[in-house]
Amino acid sequence: MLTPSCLQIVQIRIDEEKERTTFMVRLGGNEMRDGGDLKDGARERPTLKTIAFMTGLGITTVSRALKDAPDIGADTKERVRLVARQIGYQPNRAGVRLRTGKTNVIALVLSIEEELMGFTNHIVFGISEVLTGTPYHLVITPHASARDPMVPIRYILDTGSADGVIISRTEPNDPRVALMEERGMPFATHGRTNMGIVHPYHDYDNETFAREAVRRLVARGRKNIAIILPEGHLSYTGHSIKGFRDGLSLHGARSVPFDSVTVESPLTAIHDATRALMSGPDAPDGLISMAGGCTIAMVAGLEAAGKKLGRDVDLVSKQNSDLLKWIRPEIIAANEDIRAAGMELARAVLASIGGAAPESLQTLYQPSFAEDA
Amino acid sequence: MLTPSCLQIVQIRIDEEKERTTFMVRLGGNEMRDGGDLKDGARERPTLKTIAFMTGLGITTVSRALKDAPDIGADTKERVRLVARQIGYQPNRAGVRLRTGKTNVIALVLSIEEELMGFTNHIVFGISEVLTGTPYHLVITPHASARDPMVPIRYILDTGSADGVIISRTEPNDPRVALMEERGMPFATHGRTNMGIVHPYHDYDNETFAREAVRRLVARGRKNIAIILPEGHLSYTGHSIKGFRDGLSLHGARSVPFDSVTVESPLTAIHDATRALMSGPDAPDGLISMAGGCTIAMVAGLEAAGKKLGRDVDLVSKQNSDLLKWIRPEIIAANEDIRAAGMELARAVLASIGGAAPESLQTLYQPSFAEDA
DNA sequence: GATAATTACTGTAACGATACAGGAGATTTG
DNA sequence: CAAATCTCCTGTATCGTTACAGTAATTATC
Repeated sequence: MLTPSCLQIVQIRIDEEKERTTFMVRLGGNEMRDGGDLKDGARERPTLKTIAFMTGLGITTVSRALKDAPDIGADTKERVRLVARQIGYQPNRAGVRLRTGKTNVIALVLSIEEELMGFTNHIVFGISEVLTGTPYHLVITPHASARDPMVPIRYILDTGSADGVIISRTEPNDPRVALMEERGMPFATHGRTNMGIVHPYHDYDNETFAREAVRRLVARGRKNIAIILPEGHLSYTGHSIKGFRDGLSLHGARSVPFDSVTVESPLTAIHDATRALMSGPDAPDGLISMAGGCTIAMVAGLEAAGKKLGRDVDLVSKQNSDLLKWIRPEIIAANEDIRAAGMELARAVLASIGGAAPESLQTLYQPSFAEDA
Repeated sequence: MLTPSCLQIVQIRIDEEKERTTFMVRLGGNEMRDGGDLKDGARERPTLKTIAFMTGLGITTVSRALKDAPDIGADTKERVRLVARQIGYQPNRAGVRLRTGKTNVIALVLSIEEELMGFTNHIVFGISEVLTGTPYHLVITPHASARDPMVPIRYILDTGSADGVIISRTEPNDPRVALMEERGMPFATHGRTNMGIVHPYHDYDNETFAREAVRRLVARGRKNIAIILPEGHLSYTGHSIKGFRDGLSLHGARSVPFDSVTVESPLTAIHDATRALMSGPDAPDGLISMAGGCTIAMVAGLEAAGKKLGRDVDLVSKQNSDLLKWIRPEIIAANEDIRAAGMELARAVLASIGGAAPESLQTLYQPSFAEDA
C-alpha cells in the first residue's frame, strides 16, 4: 500500500493564465502521476482526483469507496471517507448528471394562478424541508395556466431536467399524468385523478369538507346553502360538489345556485356576486367557500348587502393559514395544511424515484375544523 | 462540401441490452465515422453529434455554428440551425456545465419566515417571468433564518451551483453580501446595504412610506402615532424608523412607543399587544404597519379594545396584495409590488452576470397609495 | 503444489459540450 | 508562380464522474 512518504513531487507546472498550479508526483516505483491542482488557499474545489492523490489510491477506488461498494476494503473506505470529510468533498453535480443521467432535481410545476394566501410559500417550504439533507435541489417551473400546461411537462421530459416532478391543480383526466406515466417519469400530484392510473398523490378530503360544512350549517339552523366552487375542470371541484350534494340530502338542506363566480375569480367579482346574491329574494342563510382568499371578499360582499355573519348567515370556509379568525371570528374555518402537503408530496416523489409502489404513496388528509380544537 | 448523398451507412450495431442502435457511416473519402445513435421514434435526445451526422459536419463545427462563431460560413450556420430546430435540439445542461462551469441557474435564497401574504409567490413568479425565454432555471434554496443564514450562501459558492444569487431580508451590514462580493459571485439583494459595497439591489422606499404615512395621519388630525416595525437587524427597519421620525418632526406629531412586537411576531401576540396598547392611557390615534399580515391582527386588536377605525384611530399599512380594502375599507394602504420586485431582481442578476456595472442595477420603487388612485 | 476462487484495487472509455491548435483549399500578394 | 493570407472546417483533450473489464496478490480447494 502506498503511504504518503513514498510520494514525491517532482515537477511543478504553473499556468499563469488559468491561475492554477499543477504538479506531477513520482510514486514508489518509477511511474509518474498527475497530482492534480495544488489548492491555493483551499479555494479550488476538491474532486475525486484530489482525494485519490491525497490517499494514494486510484480515482475509481475513491469513487467506489464513497459509494460503499462491496469490493473495497473496510479500512480503505474509512480512510477515504475521512479525507473526503476533511477537505469538504462534494460530488460535482454536472459530472454525476452527465455520466449517470441523474439530475438530483425535483421540479415543482406551478401555475401562476396558484396563489391564494401563501400556497406557494407553504408548499415550497414543505418540499424543501424534506429535501434538506438529501442531494436534491428544488427547481420551480412556472407556467401561465391559460396557456398549455403540457409545455413545462414536455420540457422536463424532453430535456431530462429532473428526476421527479410535483404538479398541482390536478384534473380528473389529466394529460400530464398520462404522459409522465408513459415516459416513466416519477411524479406526485397534489390532488387525485380518475383515469385508471395508479400514481402517487396527496390530497385533501374536500368531499368530506363540503359535506361536513353542510352539516355544521344545518346544525346552526341554516337550510338554504350556496357554495363557491373552484374552476370546473379541476379534480377537487368534483369532490366538492359530491360532498356538498351528499351533505344536502343527508342533512335536509337545499342548494342556492351560486355559479357566476369561482374561487379564482377576481375578488371584486366575488364581492359583487356575493352582494347580489345576498340582496336577492332567494338569499341563502348558509355559505361555503372552498378557499380562504375569496372568503374575505365574500364577507365584504354579504356585509355590503346588509347581512351580518352569525345572525343572518353563517359561513364555512377552508383556509391555508390561520388568518380568517382575525377577520371575522364568526367564520367557521377548516385548515388545509399546505406545508404538510408539500412534505407528503416530496416524500412521495422521492420514494417513487426509489422504486416504491405507487399505491403505497397516496395520502389523503382529513379536514380539521378550528372550532373543534 | 459534403452533401447527404456522399454519406453511406455501412455498419449497424444493435446493442440489445442498452436498447439502442448505433451505426457507422462511410464518408466521401474512405474514412469511417461513428454515426451515433439511430433514434427510435425520436425518443433519443438529439445532441451535437446527431446534428453533426445529419449535416455531415464535424461536432465542433456544429457547436460553433450554433454559437454564431465568426469562422463558420453563413450558409453552414443556416443549415445547422435549421436541422437543430427541426429535431428540437437543446444543449445538454450537464455537458455545458461540466465543460464551462456555467450552471444556467439562478438561486433564490429564502428565509422560511419570509411569508407575509404571498411574498414567496409574487417574487418567484416575478423572477420566473424574466427567466422565461432564457436558459436559466430557478432553484429555491431555503433556510431557517434562526440558523446561520450564511450556510446556503457558502454552499452555493463552494459548490458553484448557481451563476447568480438573489437574497432578501438584507441587513445594513450583511455578511452574505461581503462574501459573495469577495468571491465574485453575481447577486442582487432585495433591500439595500450600507457597507461601502456597490452592488445590484432592488428596494422599496420604506423611508418615504413611513414619512408619508405620518403625513396622511396628521392630515386626518392624528397626532399620537405608533408604528409596528420589522425585526431590528434588517435594513428596512432603519429606513422605516428614519422616515417615521422625519415625518413626526416634519408634521408635528409625536411617537407612541410600540416595540413589544414586530411585524414578524405571531399574530396572536400582535393582536394582544395592540389591544393592550389601545386600551391604555396613552393609546395612539394613529397606527402605522409595515406589513399587511400583521395589519389584520392589529385591526382585530384595536377593535377588541373597543376602538373603531376611522373614528377613534386611523391606520396606514403596507400590503403585498390588494386584500386589506376588503377587510376594512378604512385602512389607508400603500401597495408594494413584490412581483415587480422579483422582475427587477432577476433583471439585475442577469445583467450582473453579463458584466453590467452594479451602480446601473439599482432600483428603488416609490410607494403608491390606494387612496390616490 | 497446482488450480480455482476471492479480495482489493485500477485503467480506460464514455456521458455532451467547448477551448484550442491546427489544416486543407481558395484567394490575394509581390 | 511561390508565398502569404484568409475562409471554413476538424480532431483532440478536457471538465468530474461512473460502468466495465480487467489485474495482481492472497486465500481456499482438492
